[in-house]
Amino acid sequence: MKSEPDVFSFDDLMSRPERTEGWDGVRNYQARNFMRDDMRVGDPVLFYHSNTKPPHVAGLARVASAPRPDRSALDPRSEAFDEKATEEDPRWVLVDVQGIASLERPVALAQMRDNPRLADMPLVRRGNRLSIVPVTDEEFEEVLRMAETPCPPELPLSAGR
DNA sequence: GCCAACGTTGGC
DNA sequence: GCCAACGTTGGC
Repeated sequence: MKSEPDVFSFDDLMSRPERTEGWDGVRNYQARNFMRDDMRVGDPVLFYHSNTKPPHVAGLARVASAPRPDRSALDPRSEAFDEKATEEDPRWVLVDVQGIASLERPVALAQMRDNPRLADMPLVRRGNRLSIVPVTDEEFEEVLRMAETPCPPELPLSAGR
């Protein structure tokens, strides 16, 4: 899951109550559908910092709720306001994300591009703009290795997914 | 700052 | 339903 650290960083997540925040503001249907259809509580998450130098994976997190309506779509003062959203059909969803641990060594996008094991990751594909993209267990573990970070017990990789 | 890639909008 | 114009993302 991508976030611009100037807007909301991994450290920001870690300083939230229970290290948890609703992932609001997603306004792309494909990204929304990943949250709505493919995520389960407990799924491991790579927290990626975009639009920064260098872009990198900063930390580990987990999905902490089922998908639920993103009410920022209903708030005219929100940047993520959507005039087509209604109480009956808010159109957009979010999941809660809980921070687990920062990486021993953040993994830069360029490093991931250089790693043939990660060649199939949507994240490293050219022109990819989706703010939420899937990661396989194998890719997740490879990023952990590159980050010299052991897999935290909170992230049961072989269980779900 | 540039620009490639891609999504969305709206005229037809 | 097509597609040109436009806006946004985000790496470089």
